Amino acid sequence: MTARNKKLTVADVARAAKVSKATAARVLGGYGVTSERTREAVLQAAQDLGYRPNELARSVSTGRSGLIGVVVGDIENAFFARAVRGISDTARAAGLNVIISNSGEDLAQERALVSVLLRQQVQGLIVAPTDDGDVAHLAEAMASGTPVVTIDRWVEGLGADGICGDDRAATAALVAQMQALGHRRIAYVTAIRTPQPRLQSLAQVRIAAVRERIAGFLSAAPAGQDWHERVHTNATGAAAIDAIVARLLSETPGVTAILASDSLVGAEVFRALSARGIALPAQMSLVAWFDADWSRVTVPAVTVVDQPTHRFGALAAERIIARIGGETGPARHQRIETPLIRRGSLGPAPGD
Amino acid sequence: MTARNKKLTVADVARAAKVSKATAARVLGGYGVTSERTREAVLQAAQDLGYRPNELARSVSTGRSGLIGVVVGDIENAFFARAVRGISDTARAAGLNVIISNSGEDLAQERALVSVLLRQQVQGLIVAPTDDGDVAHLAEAMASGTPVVTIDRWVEGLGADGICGDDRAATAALVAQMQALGHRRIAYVTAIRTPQPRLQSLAQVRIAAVRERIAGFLSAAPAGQDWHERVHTNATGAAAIDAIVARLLSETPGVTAILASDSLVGAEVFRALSARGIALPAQMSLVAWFDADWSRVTVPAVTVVDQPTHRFGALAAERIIARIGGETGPARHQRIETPLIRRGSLGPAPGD
DNA sequence: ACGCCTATTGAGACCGGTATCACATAGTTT
DNA sequence: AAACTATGTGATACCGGTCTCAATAGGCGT
Repeated sequence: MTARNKKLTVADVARAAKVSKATAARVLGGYGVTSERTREAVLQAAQDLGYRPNELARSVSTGRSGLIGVVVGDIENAFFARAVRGISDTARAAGLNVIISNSGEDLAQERALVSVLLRQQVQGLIVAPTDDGDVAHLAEAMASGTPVVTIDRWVEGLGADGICGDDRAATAALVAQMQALGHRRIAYVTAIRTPQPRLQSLAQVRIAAVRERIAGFLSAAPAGQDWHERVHTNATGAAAIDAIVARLLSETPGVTAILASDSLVGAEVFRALSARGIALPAQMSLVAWFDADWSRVTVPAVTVVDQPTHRFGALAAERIIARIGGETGPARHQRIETPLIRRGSLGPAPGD
Repeated sequence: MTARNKKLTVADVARAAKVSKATAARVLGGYGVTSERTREAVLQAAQDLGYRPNELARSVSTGRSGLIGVVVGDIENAFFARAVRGISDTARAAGLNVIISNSGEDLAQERALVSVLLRQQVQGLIVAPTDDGDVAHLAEAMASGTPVVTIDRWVEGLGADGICGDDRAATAALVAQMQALGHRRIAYVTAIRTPQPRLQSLAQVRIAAVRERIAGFLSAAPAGQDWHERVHTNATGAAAIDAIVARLLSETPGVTAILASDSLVGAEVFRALSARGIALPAQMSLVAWFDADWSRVTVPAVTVVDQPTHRFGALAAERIIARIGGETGPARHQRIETPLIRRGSLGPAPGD
């Protein structure tokens, strides 16, 4: 019980219990066999001294750190926060600790973080890769024996398991549903950065999930139409999004519905629309990705594509645990359904 | 460059560079002196083999893990997510890694997590203690030489630095301001769990920050009045909050303003009010703690007590870094201003 | 009482690094 | 030329655990 200022070791406990270091270690480490008598003596001594095992030393000795590394775009974003929660709930239950880091959706940063985590001897990595065209660092991790699971974003050919939404199909279905409601001009707004304010080519989108969504969006275009110019990029921050909304509203014929590629964009679009007095859904429909807190509070509430990211996280953790446990076999691509949660912001197109 | 499947050690690099293990370690560890020639040879060999230092082994050898542990109520809560972001931004910049864990505001869980983190040899702990009356585990950590910083919640007598809001004063000032707007009956709604639906005694509130806020609230009561019964507890989940709002609305004379003790409560209160068609601020004023995303999106936008938790986090990390660096001296209690962000939801009391 | 088997224990190598110390080599000093 | 001093390097103990292996002790059959 007594808290000592010096770090206690098995040797100290052994001395106090009058047994050898090996025996004390067996009791304290929970391996090997000991008699009940010595077991109790050692535990008592450990208790009295306030012994606390050094997990690091144990790790270096066993080669198992009990750590998994997580790299997400931004924990502050509820999307990732919920996923991280899912990961750590599941990991913790399996006795694994989690080191979390933010890439800020920056490739160089992501590379650096992966490197740091590998040096920390993480036994597995869960990553939301910011650029699925450049995953050499992840491939290297896998090659050196550290399993990788991608979350939210599937990377073809990497060989890592992936837990993702069914982005392309869900988006295509969503757009079809909107078309059935009479929407002919739908805009897609995303934070993806491009030189121009509109998307030139799908290849500009390096985040797999967003590219899949946009691909689904583009695929819903009627024969002969090209919807690339309906994809508005660089939607980062209130000012930029305000400008995009202003631009959309001034188009002729007008846009009747907006898809917001994530919940941050969605919130700002909603704000810009209500600031301009646009009535939802009478004048404009809005659908956003991710069921963030704010989308249920607004009037009207906002229709969202529900991404159950806590589940994403839990499943990603399960995958990494399985791989750490030695599971082999081809990379598994788990697509999680992202159902539409229909709320007031989606209605028939005006005049339809 | 070549990724090997076996773990490489300094000994492997040494062999390849044809120097002793000691010399290779000097170069790779960046300590001691070596000639430029051997230095380059070693680095070249390390590069060729794809050597990656084992940070764990280094830690056990140096006694410095480069890890700090964080225990918060719930990372999924934007309040903590932002704080965690502040912590990791600052820690990372100082070369420290961060292990994050969720207590779920459960004391037993918090104790268990602190124990796990100490075993992981974290060099410091940043904790939002869930019960400031029972911090023996934190005291023990400090006694054994691991500095502790509390975040959001100050614990008197623990001896740990604390980064907190100026909860009591800010609340008292806020209530005074509301009284000046004519509000005579103000309700306080909190998720704190108590046997009764109203607060019996301040001592029931074990989370320091909330207790301070409620203390500020109670202190604003006019002489002779006791506001304990105006503090509604157990506001966890939509149903409970709906019931509380229903109860508030049926009181005579009616409540004219509500204080929501955190942003989750605030969002649900807002929802319950708009579901009942209560006009803000004409019929009811609302103020919530924390400037969450949703509070800027609603109509009217919600007045909030702005808790700059990213700064809380950054400052907490700075404190822990200073303590790790050997700073001594008495515990510092840093009170961060939590200014009111005045938005549409706060107006004069009806009929005032 | 003797031999065999098994339960328990201790000695010591090892994990992958750091850090101390002694020694060798080369360059200065007198 | 002998003595002296940097400078660079290797040998080796050590960090706090795990784990293998051999030695000891007690129990049981005959």
